[in-house]
Amino acid sequence: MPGIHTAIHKDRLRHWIAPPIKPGKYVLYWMQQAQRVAYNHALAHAVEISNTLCLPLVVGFVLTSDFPDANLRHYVFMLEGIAQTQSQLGKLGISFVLKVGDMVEEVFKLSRDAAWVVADVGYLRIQRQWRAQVANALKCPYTEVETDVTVPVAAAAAKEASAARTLRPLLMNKLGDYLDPVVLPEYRMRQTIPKTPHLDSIDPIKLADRVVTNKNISPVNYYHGGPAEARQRLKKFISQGLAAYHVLSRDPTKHGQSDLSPYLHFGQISPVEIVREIQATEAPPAAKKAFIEQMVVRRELAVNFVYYNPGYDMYEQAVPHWAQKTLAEHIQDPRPYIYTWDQLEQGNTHDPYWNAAQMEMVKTGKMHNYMRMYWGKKIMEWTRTPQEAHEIILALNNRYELDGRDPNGFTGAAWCFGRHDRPWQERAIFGKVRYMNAEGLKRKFRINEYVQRIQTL
DNA sequence: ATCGGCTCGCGCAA
DNA sequence: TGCGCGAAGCCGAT
Repeated sequence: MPGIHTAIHKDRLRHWIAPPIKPGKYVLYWMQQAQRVAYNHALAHAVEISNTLCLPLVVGFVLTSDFPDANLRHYVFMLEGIAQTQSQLGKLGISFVLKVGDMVEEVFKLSRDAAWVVADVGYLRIQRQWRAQVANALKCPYTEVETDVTVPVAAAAAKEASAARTLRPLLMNKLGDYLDPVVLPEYRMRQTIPKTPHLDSIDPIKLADRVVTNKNISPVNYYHGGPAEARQRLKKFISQGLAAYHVLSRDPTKHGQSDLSPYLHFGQISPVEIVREIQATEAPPAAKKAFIEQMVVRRELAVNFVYYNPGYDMYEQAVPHWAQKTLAEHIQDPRPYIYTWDQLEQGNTHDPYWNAAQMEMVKTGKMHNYMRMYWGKKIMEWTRTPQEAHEIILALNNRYELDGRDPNGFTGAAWCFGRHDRPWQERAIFGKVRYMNAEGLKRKFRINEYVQRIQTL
């Protein structure tokens, strides 16, 4: 960008509206996806612009009451993080403004006297619509900064990847180019702010209770939101879990995962920071490789999917053609078990492993990754049509998982129906789509220990 | 316990 | 145009 010296990789920047710079009173960073201070390329770029223009920086965050499928559980987790981020920004002398209302309208109001607006990047439909509407309404320069992936999605691949194997080499070859540390520049305008708007510190529970429409799903005790919690979990994972990650992470009876996905979902920790921390350890190469496979390859395959497939949440577009065909051919197959939404939601099926997985999600806000595959495959087997199963999987996932409504969730649901996978031996109901059964759980794990652990929650 | 086959489409080499 | 190869699993043969 002419005139703005930046340390941010150009592939992370998208300039919607170029200068000439409009006269204005401040630079606005519209914080939406990357709800953190540390390793936030968008915030760092906003500080660079603010320093260059000699204008103060304002960070604006808009709380909408009706984010699709979000409920009290998600809002409380998110606001626990926002409270920390607000306090961290305050210590840096950066103004933070929280607004409640319609996203586009409030961002537009916040940007009225802005000389420049910076935003982070989100990949879901609603996030892209918000940004497009804001960009159309603005009269000042508008720059988006891609900070919640390691490799920017368009730089990784120019089209939808058919499977992990096509994206993996692209990501791994480029990963090193995008792992520079993100150093927040010294904010030069802090003393020139006439008076820092003194916002009361946020009480996540009270604020969520006041704002949120959908209160029927209660917050969880097992995960609390915030960049500080995220960093603690990362440190603990590195010291206790990483060395055996490649051995234990797939076993639902073990505690072998990093449990960082809720924090990544709300942008409370940066994937770049995580990868740097992991690479800096002395853990066995196989452990690091297995973690990078999840953290970078699988996660950014999901970003690639929702970015390039506009129907990522719709059966007809999310599920590959060969799979739709084979599933349709088996639509009349007898189904030994058919469950209703209520039976599934309550974890009330004949299958104790499935019920345990459902209860893990309901109670803790996070189901073990391996069980997510099994859980989805079984819903497909136990409902009348794959379309209905796909809807139920997404609805339950989005309602109960703290990392619901994430690219990973939409991709995981589509994977159950063959996306990013290949055909297998044809069988009833599933056709050529990959099958999973309880025998596999028993063969691989002491799965009863998982059931017992969930029962004690 | 371990191994190959299952089955289709992608992507590279000719 | 042809062909090698994947891939977060299952199943049957050894």
